Amino acid sequence: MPELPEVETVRQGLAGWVIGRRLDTVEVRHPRAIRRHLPGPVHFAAVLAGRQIIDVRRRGKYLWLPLDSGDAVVGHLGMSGQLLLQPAHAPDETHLRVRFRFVDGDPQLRFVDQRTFGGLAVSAGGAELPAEIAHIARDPLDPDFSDTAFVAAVRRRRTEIKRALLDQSLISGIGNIYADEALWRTGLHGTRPTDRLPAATVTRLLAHVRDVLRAAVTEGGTSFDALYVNVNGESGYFDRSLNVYGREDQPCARCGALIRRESFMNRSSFSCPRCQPRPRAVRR
DNA sequence: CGCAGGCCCTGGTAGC
DNA sequence: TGCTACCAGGGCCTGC
Repeated sequence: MPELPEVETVRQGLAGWVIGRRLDTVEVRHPRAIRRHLPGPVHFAAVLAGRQIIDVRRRGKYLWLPLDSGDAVVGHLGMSGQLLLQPAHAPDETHLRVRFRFVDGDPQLRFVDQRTFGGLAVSAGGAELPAEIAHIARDPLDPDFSDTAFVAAVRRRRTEIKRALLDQSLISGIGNIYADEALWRTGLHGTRPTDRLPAATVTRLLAHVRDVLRAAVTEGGTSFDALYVNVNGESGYFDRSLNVYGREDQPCARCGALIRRESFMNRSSFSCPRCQPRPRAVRR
């Protein structure tokens, strides 16, 4: 599942292949893939034809391609989205949703998405920062991310710490996998109330979030072919470096207790029962 | 306004 | 074998 490290890997992979190139025709193969582009597929293709891509940028799990027109193509990979660079003669993928051709020929850029949770849109005037993602917080790898503001904001919330980590308006880029990994590293159960966490604990958690994201970016960057910008969450480093996610009933790397799986927010959470004790019920 | 929960979507797999 | 049920889960939307 693409979270910040996977999206950053895609960003880096795309940068070397699309920056400076001029779009020719754009083909929308499935309207749901551009459902956030309210003017529709015909407008989407028309406003992009002939434009030059000048950068590839990212905030959290969002990517955008600033154009010479001042607009930008903004995209989210959802759960199964991929941006692939392919020669024109490569057969269409089963779930090909959008195709970008370039005036200089190969490779073309393809948006492929099995489950169509992801999507693309053109953001008018969005080259610097698309208005569509202005509500998304800076991510912890952003040099302008404010640690002190984050720690204060978390402690003002009245919710559970895992919910806060997944709230993209508070901190972006973290999904279910890296939330579980960072909580394990910190020794916190995901249901710990945010307003009862000491500032020093939130600070430690943030440091672990950064560490696990950075490590994953490093490993992700080496496991992908330059021409095939893969965001398949099952591949690459995932299996090797995760300590809790997907490891139900396997021993904790730190203490040997068997990793447990709990249902949380209608999805699975993995944690160590010894390193990450559940909070005692407290009267609030 | 802050927070919780439902919904969208489809391929793979477990179970009968 | 073939069918059904369930699971993966980020972000948007609604309701309290």
